Amino acid sequence: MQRIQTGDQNFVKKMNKSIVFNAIKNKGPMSRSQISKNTGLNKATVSTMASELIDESLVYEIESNQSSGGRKPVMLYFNNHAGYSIGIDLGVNYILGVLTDLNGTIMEEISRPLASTAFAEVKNTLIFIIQSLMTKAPDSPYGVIGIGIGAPGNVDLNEAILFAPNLKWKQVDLKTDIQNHFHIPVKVQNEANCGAYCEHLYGAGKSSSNLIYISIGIGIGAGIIIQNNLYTGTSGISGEMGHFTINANGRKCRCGNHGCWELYASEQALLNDAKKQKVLSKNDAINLEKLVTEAQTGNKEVLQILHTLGEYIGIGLTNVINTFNPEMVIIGNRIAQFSNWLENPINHVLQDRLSYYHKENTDIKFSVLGIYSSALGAASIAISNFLSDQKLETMTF
Amino acid sequence: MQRIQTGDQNFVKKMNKSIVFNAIKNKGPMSRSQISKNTGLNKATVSTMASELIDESLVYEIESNQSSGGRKPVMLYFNNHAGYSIGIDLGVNYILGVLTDLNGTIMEEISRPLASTAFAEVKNTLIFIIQSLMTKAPDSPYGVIGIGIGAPGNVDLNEAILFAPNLKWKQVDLKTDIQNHFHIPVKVQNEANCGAYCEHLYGAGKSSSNLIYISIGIGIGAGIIIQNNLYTGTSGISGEMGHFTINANGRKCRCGNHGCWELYASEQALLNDAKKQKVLSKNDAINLEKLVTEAQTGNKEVLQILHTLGEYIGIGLTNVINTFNPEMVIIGNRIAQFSNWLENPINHVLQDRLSYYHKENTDIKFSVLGIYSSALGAASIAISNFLSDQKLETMTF
DNA sequence: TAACTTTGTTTATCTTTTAAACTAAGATTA
DNA sequence: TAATCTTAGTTTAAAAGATAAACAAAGTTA
Repeated sequence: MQRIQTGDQNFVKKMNKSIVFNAIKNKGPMSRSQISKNTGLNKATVSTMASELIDESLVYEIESNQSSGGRKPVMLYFNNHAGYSIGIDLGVNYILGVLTDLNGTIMEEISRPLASTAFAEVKNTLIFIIQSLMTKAPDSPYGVIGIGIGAPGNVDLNEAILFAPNLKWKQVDLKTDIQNHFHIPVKVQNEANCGAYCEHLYGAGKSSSNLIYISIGIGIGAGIIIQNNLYTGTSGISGEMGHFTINANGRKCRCGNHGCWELYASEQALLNDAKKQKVLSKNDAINLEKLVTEAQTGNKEVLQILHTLGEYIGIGLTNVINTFNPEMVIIGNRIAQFSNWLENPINHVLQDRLSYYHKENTDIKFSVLGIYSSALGAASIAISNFLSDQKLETMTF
Repeated sequence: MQRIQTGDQNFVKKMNKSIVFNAIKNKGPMSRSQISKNTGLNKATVSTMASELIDESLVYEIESNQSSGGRKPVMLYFNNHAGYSIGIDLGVNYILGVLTDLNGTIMEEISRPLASTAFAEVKNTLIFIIQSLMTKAPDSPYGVIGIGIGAPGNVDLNEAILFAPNLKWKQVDLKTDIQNHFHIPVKVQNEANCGAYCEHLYGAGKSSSNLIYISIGIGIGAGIIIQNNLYTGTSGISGEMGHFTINANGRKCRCGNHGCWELYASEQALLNDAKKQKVLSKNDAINLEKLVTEAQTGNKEVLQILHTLGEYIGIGLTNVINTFNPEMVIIGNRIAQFSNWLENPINHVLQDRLSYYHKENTDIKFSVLGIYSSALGAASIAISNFLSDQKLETMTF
């Protein structure tokens, strides 16, 4: 049976300590006096919390040399080197791992191609990457505080991978495996959720409390941030926006549905179109990099299929916006490298199809974190989990 | 500047008081001792809170006559007659008003047809209905604690009606008008949001913390309950699922978009189809009531168009489910009276088009509150607002 | 140098929770 | 019927923590 949180002195203290900590972390450096004025907490309370946080190595102090007409304040800094986090982007043909400090600054990165998606091979590569990153982590009070993994598939509430079509995995409990190997907390999340979390914390969506991150790769997935929290659905599998029906009588998708958005607006759709339209000379293999260079040199056929792709992306975005009325929609993953050519057709479609109020109030952005979205998001989920364990943050997913 | 909530003794007390109150309200009647065991609060704390709540007339006690081997417990009851709430369903050609107790039990109802949707006429009828209900409210400690209004249109964060197409209203601040007239708190919400809130509190979705209520009337709107809270979007206009594109190249909707769901799956779509197919003899006016009786007598053409309607509803529901992974989807408003004939085609489409995990985990239900959803939901929003003012509940919309 | 400012700590007070003791009241049993 | 056991609810004393006010520290300004 789950006990609810009741109000007692201990709870009050945890609450105020987390207020002080978050003030320092998010708006710091700040003096005790400033924190008191800013949060409404008494100076004495702030002092108590600050010295505890200093004892715990989560905060350190440096005397300021700027006086404003009285005693100089002592500035409190978040100790972003109190520990380190590891984030993994589990791609389909690669694994990217990053080591970050507690502010999400990338310290090291390792990438390895994946020859096969067989679980054993993936797991070995994964362990190798994590191991390498761990040895590169500098000495610190808390060491490596956790591992976050962004997976290309459905992740359930226990963080088992339910179904990852492109890896051909079903019911894989990667979390437990990795946790048993390294004996530190492991968080597994869907790749789009990682991206959303990342953009919300460090990227284009920093200022936004309701945002939708649309990850367009082989397929389309979405991460949903509602009131500053990641929403993952009742069983953890929300955000399957790639399987929006945008053509009720369209062709069948492997998911069972017909006319899914991702059949028209994904990387896969782009590659199929390119193949069908024979936009490249015969002996060129078609891949994204090639299409980028062709677009840059002004290949008309390529520009045409990008235009169509943008229109279809726009059609799906109207659905997203009408549904969520988000502050912001961020388009990420590999398709983001075509932003120059997609922006116009997307905006045209939105101008055409959205109601006045939505047009006025919704920002459409492309990811600014590029290929790091997923790995960095995974690392930051591990950080949130750590801070949540320290009762300094609340993580609700 | 908005002060954040810090932890102090007063906050702790409010918190524990609300825990005791909600235990009594939602799981009551309960004795002090049971509450203590259930919540983890000390018996002494429960006693303190209980006597305050009794002083405030929100709770009363009745001695039990059942002993379980010792002193008989005194049962604490929520005083659902401590005050009354008024809920309004602002239809397009009618206004329905209800007077409820604090448990959402309907005590009185008044309905009036609307000859025109001109603001002055609507306002007068509204005031008449509210006035009549107020005089019918029994004497009570808090009197009529507020008025909730469910409106058929977009409501912004200040609860002004931005746009109500079927009323032909734009930028109407009904809230302030009514509040100035009656001098008690007025809450205005979109009709689908009211329905969602109502189903969540009293109806089919009582047990569910993530649910989507789909209101199918002339158009289609949706109310979104996420983690037991109503989510209304950044500007208050989320849930416009009626304008989902389900046919990218479909015909134009008045919203600007093409192939919107509500063009295929609403009451309007049903009526249009019926007209086009000439399912009724020439001199019969086509309306919903007539179609219900025809369906009951087994009119094949009517059954056919209902089948098609159901399939289109199902297509939109796959979008909703893929997006939100809700525990439950509730279909409400006037279309719910066709549930007998819609259930099968909807389920067929979902079986066909949803992935295994969604099929297993999503409940599809029809509203059990029928024509009262919106008015009752509005009343309950007013109640939540009252309890929130008393610091006994938190309302986050 | 004196007066004023700003920062941060110490102290005494206040509120509230809680465990433990106690009162109340009924059931069971010898 | 009296003694014992159970359960419910209140009282009391102790402990925790926030806060205002007093105080100490360390600077600026005139």
